[in-house]
Amino acid sequence: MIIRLNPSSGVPIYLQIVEQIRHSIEIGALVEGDQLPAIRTLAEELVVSPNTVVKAYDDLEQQGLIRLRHGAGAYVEKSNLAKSRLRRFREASVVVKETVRKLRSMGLGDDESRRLFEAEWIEEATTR
Amino acid sequence: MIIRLNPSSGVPIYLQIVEQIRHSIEIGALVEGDQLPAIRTLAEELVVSPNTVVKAYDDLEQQGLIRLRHGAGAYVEKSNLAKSRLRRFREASVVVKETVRKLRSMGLGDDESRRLFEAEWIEEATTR
DNA sequence: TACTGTGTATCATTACTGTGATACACTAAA
DNA sequence: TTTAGTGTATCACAGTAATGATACACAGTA
Repeated sequence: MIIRLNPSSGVPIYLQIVEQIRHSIEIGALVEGDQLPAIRTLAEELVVSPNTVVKAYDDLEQQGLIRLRHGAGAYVEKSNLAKSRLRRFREASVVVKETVRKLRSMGLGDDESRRLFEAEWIEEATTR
Repeated sequence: MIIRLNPSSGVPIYLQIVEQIRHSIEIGALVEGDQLPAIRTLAEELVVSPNTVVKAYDDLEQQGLIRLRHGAGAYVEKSNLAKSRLRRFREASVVVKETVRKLRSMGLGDDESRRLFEAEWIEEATTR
């Protein structure tokens, strides 16, 4: 389980954890039955308070993505995503990977790229 | 000045304002001398407290992007970005636009796409 | 049974975000 | 000079995020 926090993004830590685990499930890197890192373990890895990880896990359970078993650990629940959808996610991942590479070769930093995307989503949203 | 807030992103409102204005300057949509909306006006438009806009404007001034003139308004400062860089931003914008369109045609939502990008940036960061 | 690893619960504390209200100070134009 | 539009400065308040510490409860295994 590789999670990386971006302290400068302004996004709360617990949300970053939620989104990255959610993403791992969406692309099929985590499947039903997989055990997540123990709360204290992950907290230590990320150099973060255990309470913060608890909040993230609670959130994920609320979304029905994982299941917390008292004393036994946290486990990934059965995904309600169709296989075709998983496949599409992986295809999309390739597209994204290529775009990021291209942007970087153009000399753009991650923050600048991020703003470009955010702006584009806003554009589309207002146009639709 | 079109600013759109995303309440579900977890990013503080004042930061969203900062980033979107910064982006407008980066792509040349706002240039030196342009007047920004008045604090109260923008606050009203976004249905947000004036204090929040003040915080955003202060932040932008701190970054040297705008200049607050007491009683007279807020104005865009001279950009320290080379023209070639501005051009690259616009080229990049096209790339991004196309990618977003493609992702949407694949049936991905904005949140899902956002997670894909975030994940990709993290990948690259750990690989580099 | 005892031990270890795990989730659960609570508390106090600090910092940040955002609101709402109020008053003051400066600028530019009528 | 007056007025309307603007930035500046404070307060008090509520909600959330995050920390650090402590204790308890359950599960699985030796």
